[in-house]
Amino acid sequence: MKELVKKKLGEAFLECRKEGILQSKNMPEFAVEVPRNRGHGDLAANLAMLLAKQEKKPPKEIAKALISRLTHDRNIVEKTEIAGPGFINFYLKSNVWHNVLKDIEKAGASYGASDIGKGEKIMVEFVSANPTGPLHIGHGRGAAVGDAVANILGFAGYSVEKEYYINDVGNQMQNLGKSVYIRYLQLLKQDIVFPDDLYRGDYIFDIAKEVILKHGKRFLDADEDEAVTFLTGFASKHILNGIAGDLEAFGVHFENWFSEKELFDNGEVGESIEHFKKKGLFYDKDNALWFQSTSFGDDKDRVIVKDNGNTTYFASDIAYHMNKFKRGFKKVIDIWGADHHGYVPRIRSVLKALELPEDALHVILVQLVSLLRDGHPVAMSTRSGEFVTLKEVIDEVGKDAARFIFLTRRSDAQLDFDLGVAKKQSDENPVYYVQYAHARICSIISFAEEKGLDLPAFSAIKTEQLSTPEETGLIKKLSQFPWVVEGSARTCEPHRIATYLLELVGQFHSYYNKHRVITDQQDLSSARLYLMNSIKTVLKNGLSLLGVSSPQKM
RNA sequence: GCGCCUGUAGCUCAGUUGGAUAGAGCAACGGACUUCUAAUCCGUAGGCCGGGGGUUCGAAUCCCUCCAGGCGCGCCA
Repeated sequence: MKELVKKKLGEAFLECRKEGILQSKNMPEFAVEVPRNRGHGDLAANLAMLLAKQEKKPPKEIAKALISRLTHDRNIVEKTEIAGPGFINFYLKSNVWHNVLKDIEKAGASYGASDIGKGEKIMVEFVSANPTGPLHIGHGRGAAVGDAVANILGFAGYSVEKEYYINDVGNQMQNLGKSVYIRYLQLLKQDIVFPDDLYRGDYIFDIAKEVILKHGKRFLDADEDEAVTFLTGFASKHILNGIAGDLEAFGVHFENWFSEKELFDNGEVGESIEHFKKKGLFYDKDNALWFQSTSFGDDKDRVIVKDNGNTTYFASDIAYHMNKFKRGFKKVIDIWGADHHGYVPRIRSVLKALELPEDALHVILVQLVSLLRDGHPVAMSTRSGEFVTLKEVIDEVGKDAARFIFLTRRSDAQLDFDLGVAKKQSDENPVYYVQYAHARICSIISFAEEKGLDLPAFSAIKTEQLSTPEETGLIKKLSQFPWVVEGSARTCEPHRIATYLLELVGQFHSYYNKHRVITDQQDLSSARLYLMNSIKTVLKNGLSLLGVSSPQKM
C-alpha cells in the first residue's frame, strides 16, 4: 500500500515537472508513513516539504500541485488532504483495509513473513559462555535476544543458523580443572587450602562428587597435571551439558555447538595466522607476533602470539570468524555482553583486513542485567559462587515471563530484573496482558462454537459489518504487523515486536469491553468472530517470534 | 585521560532510521462484573524529552559542548 502511494506520488512529481511547475531534477527520497495521529488519515507523505527548499516555494503550494496531478484509484483512495506544514494525507477506502483480513487468512502462521533475506545464509552466534559455571541471568538476556533475533530473521526470509561458541581452551579452563581437582582431594579428606583465584561455586563440589562416583580414588595418586587435564575435560563436558539443558528449558535450541579447541586441533588457527602473515599484516615485536589492527580502525595493535609462544584469545577469534565466512555465511551476527564492547573495533578490523563488506558483521551488545528482589539488589558474586542461576530464575518466574521482560526493552539499555515483579501474575507483568488476550479470543471462539457459530472463512463474512472506529483501528493495526517484523529484522531489534503486541492487545481489550462479539445478529457476530481470529493469528505469530507461548486458557 | 552505552511522567520503558498536539504500562485517585475470562476496561492527574548551544520549513531523534550513571581501555578470556 505504501509502495503504491509512493509510486503514484512519484508520477505526480514527474507530471508537475513536465508541465514546468516544478524544476527539481531529482525527486528526493521521501517517506510514506502511517501517521501517529488518527486524525491525519491513513498514510502521510512528506514529499512537498522536502521539495520546498529547492523549489523555493511554500510546501503547501507544492502539495496542492502534486495532488491535482495525482491519479488515484477511487476504489482505493477515499480522499486526500494537505495538512500541517505540508503533509499530503491519504484516506483509504475501508475495503482496502478489509483485504488485510483476507491476507491474514491466506498466510496464517506465516502472516508477517517476508523475503527480504532472499534465503541468504546468516549466522546468529550468542550466549557462548565459557563452560566454567552455570548460566546466570545476564546470559539469559543474551539467549532471549539471540533466539528472538534468529526467529525474526528466519521469518524475514534469511536462512538462519544459531551457534554457540565454546571457549574450551585457555587459562580459565585450566582453573576449572584445578578447582575440581582440589575439591576432589578435599572430599577425599585431604587437608588442602582452596586458592582464591579458583571457582568456588557449589557446583564444583557436585562435579567432584560425580568424579568420585565414576572414577573413585584413582586421581589421588595420579600425576597432578594429568589429573587436572582429565578433570578439565570432565568438568567442561558436565557443565556444558547443564548449560544446554538450561537453554532448552528456556526454549533456546542451537543448531551448532562450535568448539574453540577444534579450531586448534584441525589447524585452522595456524592457517589463519599464516594467511595474515602472507598478506603482511602481522609483524614481530618484543618476542611476540602482532596484528596491525590500527590500519583497520582499531586504536591499538593487538598481540596474536604471546612471547611464551601461546596464542591469544583474539587469535582464535580471527580463525573463528574466518571459519564462519568460509562456511558460506554472508552475514554474521555476534551477540555479546556489553562489557565486551571494547572488542568490537578489534574484530571489525579483522573483517576489514579480510576485505569483507562492513555489514557482513553485526554486533549486538546486550547490556548488563541487575537482579533485584522486590526493589532490593540481589548480591551477585561469581568469585564466591553466590549467584542466582538462569535455571533458578526460569523455575521461579517462568520462561515466558522472563523472556518477555528481556524482549520488551532495547538490548542496549541496562535492565533491572525484579524477581518479585516478574513472578507476580498481575498487571505489573505485561506478558500476561498479551497472553490473556490470546486466551480470551480462544474462549470467545469456543463460546461461539457452543452457540453453533463456527469460525467463518473470509469469503463468508460481510466485511461491511466491521464498521466501528475500533474495528477499523484494529484492522489497521493488524496490517502493520508485516512492516513491524521487517523493521525488527532490519535493525535486529526484537523489542519492536513486543511493543507492537502490547499496543495491539491494548486495542483488543478495549474493544472487547466496548463491543460484544457474539450478538444476536448472525452476520455481525460472524464478521466480528472472524476479526477476533485474525487478531489471534497475529498474536500467536508475534509471540512465537519472541519464543513466548500462546495459551488457550489462563 | 580516551572510547562505547544510557539519561523521556513518581517508577519501568516505547517513540516507526528528522515529521503534525511526545505515548503506553505500573503506582495514585474516581468509576465499570445477573451479559463471550475483571490477569480486563473507562476516566482524572502527572513532562523545560539531563543542561546549554547549533544544523532547518520542522529536533526526543542529527552535530558540538557540559553534567550524571554504567561499562570498557591486558602478551585475561
